[in-house]
Amino acid sequence: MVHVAVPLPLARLFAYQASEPLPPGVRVRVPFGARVLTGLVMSADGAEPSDRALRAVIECLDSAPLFTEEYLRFLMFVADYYHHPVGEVVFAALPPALKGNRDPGDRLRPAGLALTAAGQSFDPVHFGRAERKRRLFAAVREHEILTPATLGALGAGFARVAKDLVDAGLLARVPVPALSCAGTPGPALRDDQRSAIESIRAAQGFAPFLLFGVTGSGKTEVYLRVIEEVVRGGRQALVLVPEIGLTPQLVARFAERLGSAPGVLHSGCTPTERARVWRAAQTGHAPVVVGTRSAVFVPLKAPGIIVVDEEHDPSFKQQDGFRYHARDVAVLRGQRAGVPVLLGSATPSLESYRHARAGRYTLLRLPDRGAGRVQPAVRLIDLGAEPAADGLSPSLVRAVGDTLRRHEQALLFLNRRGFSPVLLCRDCRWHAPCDHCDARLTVHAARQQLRCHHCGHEGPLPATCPQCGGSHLMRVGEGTERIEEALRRTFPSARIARVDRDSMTARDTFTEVVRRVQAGEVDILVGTQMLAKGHDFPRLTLAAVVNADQGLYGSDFRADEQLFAQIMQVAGRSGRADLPGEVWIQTHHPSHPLWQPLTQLDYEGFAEFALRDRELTGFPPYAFCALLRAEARDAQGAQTFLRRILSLRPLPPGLTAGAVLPANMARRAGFYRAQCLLSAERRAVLHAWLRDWLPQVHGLPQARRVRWSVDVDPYSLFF
DNA sequence: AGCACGCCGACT
DNA sequence: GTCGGCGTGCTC
Repeated sequence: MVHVAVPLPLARLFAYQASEPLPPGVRVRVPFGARVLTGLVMSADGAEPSDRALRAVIECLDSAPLFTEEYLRFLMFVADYYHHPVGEVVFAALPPALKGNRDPGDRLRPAGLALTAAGQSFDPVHFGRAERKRRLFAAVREHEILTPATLGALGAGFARVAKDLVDAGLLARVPVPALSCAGTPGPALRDDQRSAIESIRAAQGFAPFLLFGVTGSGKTEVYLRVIEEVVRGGRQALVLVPEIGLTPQLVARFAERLGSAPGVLHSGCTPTERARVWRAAQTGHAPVVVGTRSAVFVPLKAPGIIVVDEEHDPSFKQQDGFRYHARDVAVLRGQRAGVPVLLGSATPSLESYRHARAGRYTLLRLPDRGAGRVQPAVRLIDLGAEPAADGLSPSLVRAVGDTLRRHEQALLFLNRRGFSPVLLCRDCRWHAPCDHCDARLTVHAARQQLRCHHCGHEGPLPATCPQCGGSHLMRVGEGTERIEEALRRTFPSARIARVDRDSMTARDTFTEVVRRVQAGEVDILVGTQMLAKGHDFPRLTLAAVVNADQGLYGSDFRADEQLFAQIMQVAGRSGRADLPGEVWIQTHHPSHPLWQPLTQLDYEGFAEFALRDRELTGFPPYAFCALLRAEARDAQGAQTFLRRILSLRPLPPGLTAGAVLPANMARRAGFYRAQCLLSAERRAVLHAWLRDWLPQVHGLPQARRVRWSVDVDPYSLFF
C-alpha cells in the first residue's frame, strides 16, 4: 500500500494498492473519483487498513524517485507549517514539465553542446550570412562544452539554432561536466570579507548567517568564495535571488569565477529548460543553481549551502495560493538538511535582524563600501515650505540642472506609473472611479486612457465630466509620465528615459535602457521600482525620491521597512569615489522621526527605532501572525463568513483575533474583501489552534461558496 | 478543484 | 413527460 499526494486542495494523502513495490518519491497515475490524476508517492508500507477496499495505482511514471524520503518529510513539514494542502505543496516543488504524466526520460538529462569531429574541422565561413549559427558555433568552440545556461545567455531562440547544428552533425549533445572551479581568480579580500568567509567556512551543519552590507560592500564576493569551497568539496549551492532582472549579471559573474555557468531557474525559462536544470540539481550534475522564489524547492543531491540574496525583498513571498516565504523555507530547509544558510541584505528584514541581534543568526557585517564607493549625502526637501509644480520642487529642479551642467546623470524615482492618480472635476468634485474596485482610475496621458491599476480595467479619457458635463477636469497628483513630461519642458535639451511597466514594450527594452544609461546616452532617468534595483550606473550622481510619504503614516505595519529599503536602494544608485553622489528626498513631513536614521542611511539606527515600534504595536517579529482573508460577490458576505468561522472554536489564552474588517481596498475586481489578523505571542499557540480549527472550517458548507485563505506569516496586511 | 448525484423550473 | 439549473458531498 502507498500513500499518495494529489494536486488538489485537500489536506490529506490517499491510500492505494500497488501490484509491485513503489518507492516514495515516484509519480503515479491514480484513479480519483471519476478521473485519473498524477500523484506523488509519499510513503509506502505493508499495513492494509481493513475498513475499505483500496483502488489500485494505474501506472508508475518514474524509474527512480524524484525526491528522497527525507525531502518528502521536509515538504510535509512545510505543508504543515503553512497549513496548506500537502498535494499543492508537493506539486509546487515540481517543475511544470513534470506535473503532467510523461516520463521526462532522456530529454531531461543534462545536455551540453560540444563540437563533433565534423565540427572540429568545419570552417564557419560556410555559414555565410547565418549570423546566429556563427555566434553559437563560436561560443561552443570557445567553451569546449557549452552549458544550457550559457546557451540561454546567448539570447532567445538559440535552442532552435542549436538543434539545427546538431541535426547538421556539427554539434553533439554531451553531459555537462561538474564545475571545475577553474575560473578567474577573485579580487583581493578586505578584512571584513575575510572574517565573514571564515565564520561561514567554520560552520558545522545548520547555521544561519545574516550578511549585512550596503550596495558595493562585496556581498557577492563572499557568496562566491563560500560557494567555490562548497563546490570544491563536492557539494551543491542553491542561490535565491528576488527577480529575473537581477540574474544575468549575477549569473555572468558566477560563470566567470566558477569557470562554468550555474543552472538558472525562473519563470522566464522554457518548461524543458526548467525541467533540465531541475533534473541536473536533483541528480547532482548542477553544482550551483541560481533561481527565484520557487527554486527554493528544487531538490539537491548533496546540499552544501543555501544563499538568499536580498533576503528582505518582498518578491520572496508568494502572494496567492500556497503563500510561502522562500527565505523562511530556505531557513527551514537548511535546518533539515544540516547546511549553512546565508542571508544577505543591505536592509535586512526586521525578522532576520532581530534573530541576529538575539544571537540565533550570526551577524556578519560588511561595513566598508569598498574601494571606489562612498556614502552619498542625503537631503530632505520640505514640500510644505517649497511647493512643487508637477511634483518637482524648485530645489530638486535646480539640483537636476546642476547635475546636467556637470555632464552627470540623474535618477528620479517615483513608485507610481501613469500621468496622474486622480482625474477630478473642479465643478462637481467627481473623481473618475473604477466600477469594479474601490479605487480611482489613473490617467494615462500618452494613450489617452483611464486605467485601473488593480483590476486592469481600461477606458477612454473623457474630455468633459461624465457627471455634470463641465469641462474643468483636473489631473491631480503625479505619476512617472507627468514627471517625464515636466522634465522635458524644463530641460528641453536633456536626453530623458522613462522606465516603468508602461514604457517597456519589447522584451529587451529595459536591458536596452540600462545599456544606454551606461553608455552615457541618457541624462535623466525617470522610473518606478524596477529602476532602483541592482544596476550600476557609473556617471549617476543624483538620485531623487519624488514622493517618499506613502510609507510614513498610518499604513501597513511593514511600510517603514519597505520605505527604508527603497531609499537605501535608490541611494545605492548614486555616486562613486571620484564622483560623490547625492540623494534628494521630497516629503511633506520632514519632522517625522523616521527621517533621522533614514537621512543618515543608518540601517541599524532605523532598525532599533522600527523594532521598538513593532514591539509596542504587537506586530512581527514580536508576534506570530496569520491573516484570514475572504472574498465574496456581495458586500457583507466576506465579513459575515469570517465572523462565522472565527466563532467555530474559542481562542486560547495568548492568541487574539483582531477585528473583522474590510480589506484595504474593500472591493477589487468586483469582489468584496474582508480580513482578520490572528496574532499570538508564541508560534506554537497559533499553529496548534489553526490545526484544530481548519478542519472545522472545511466542514462548513459556506466554505465552498466563499473564496478564503489563511496566510501564515503575512508579508503585509494591505494586499 | 472537479465531477457525481440530487431535486425543482421551462421546453420539444 | 425530459433537459438542465447549481446546491452538497466525496474523492483512497
